Amino acid sequence: MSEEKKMTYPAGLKWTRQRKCVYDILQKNTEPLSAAQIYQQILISPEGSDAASTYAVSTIYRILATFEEKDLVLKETRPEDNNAVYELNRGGHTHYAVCLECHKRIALHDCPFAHLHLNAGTEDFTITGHRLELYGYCGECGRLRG
Amino acid sequence: MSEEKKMTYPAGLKWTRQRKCVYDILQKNTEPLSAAQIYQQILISPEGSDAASTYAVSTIYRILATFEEKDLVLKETRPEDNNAVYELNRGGHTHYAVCLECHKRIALHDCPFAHLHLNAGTEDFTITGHRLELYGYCGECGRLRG
DNA sequence: TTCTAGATGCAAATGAGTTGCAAGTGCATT
DNA sequence: AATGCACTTGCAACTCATTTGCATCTAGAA
Repeated sequence: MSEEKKMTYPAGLKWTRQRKCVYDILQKNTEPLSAAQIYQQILISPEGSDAASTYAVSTIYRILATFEEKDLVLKETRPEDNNAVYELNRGGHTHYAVCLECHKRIALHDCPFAHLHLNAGTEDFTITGHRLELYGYCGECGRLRG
Repeated sequence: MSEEKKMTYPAGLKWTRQRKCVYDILQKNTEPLSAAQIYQQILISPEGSDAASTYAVSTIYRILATFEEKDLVLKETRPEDNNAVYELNRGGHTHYAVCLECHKRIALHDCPFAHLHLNAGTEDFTITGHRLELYGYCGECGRLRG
């Protein structure tokens, strides 16, 4: 098995077993994960079930905070449930259409702002990023509602 | 003084002193407020300093939950600080430009989607609302950063 | 005025996230 | 390969927003 995946991580960060583990899990998952979900995945992963492998939840939080500070991961809070979720910063951004009924999240693969010029009102403001979510009903739930 | 402001509230809701108080505070404030902020404002308000007026924090939360359910208020969670804030549902929506440095929120008075046609990717999806926030640096903070 | 479903106050519980500290461990250096 | 130490981790106790159970109260219909 190819344990050798080269990954560029910032200098000054020790690449510990725990950090690698969290990083791998974030890499495997395309959906953003909560700290608790990451913790769960660690426990069932081959790495996690290693004999001497106990992981503290607080460690997960600290690792995620560190990663966020180094811009390795993006932290976001969802309006509908107020716990934070994390995903690998893969450059580029994705927006989601969120179903109000089943909470399914549909990724939008093109950003509506790609061709739109934005200016933030009257005051001067330098835009560096944005967050967009569409709310509504997905096909299935929409049909159920008639 | 004109205590007589007609307000349309949903049937089946008792218009209690506490609910009126929360409603008034939300009405006075243009910015979204956290439950704690609302609680503070109650304590210093003329209504709140009434002799027999003690308010429980849990009541605030319950009132806000009820209001949200009746679509009287909108609840939202800000990515930068992890407590929920509430604002009166005044119809129409506002977007914000959020400064990453000082966390100031600048309201955008026109919605970029007013003239934009949105379709949520390949799957069928009925859009009923959206949330947009721009991130960047306000004039002052931008200047400090050079 | 009376009655009652629904609302409130209180205090205790929950649950995500944080922190202090002692023990452990990458990794640069020898 | 062995050493040293600054950075990490595990643990347990803590914080703080929000929720809940229950006894009491009250708005609004009758």
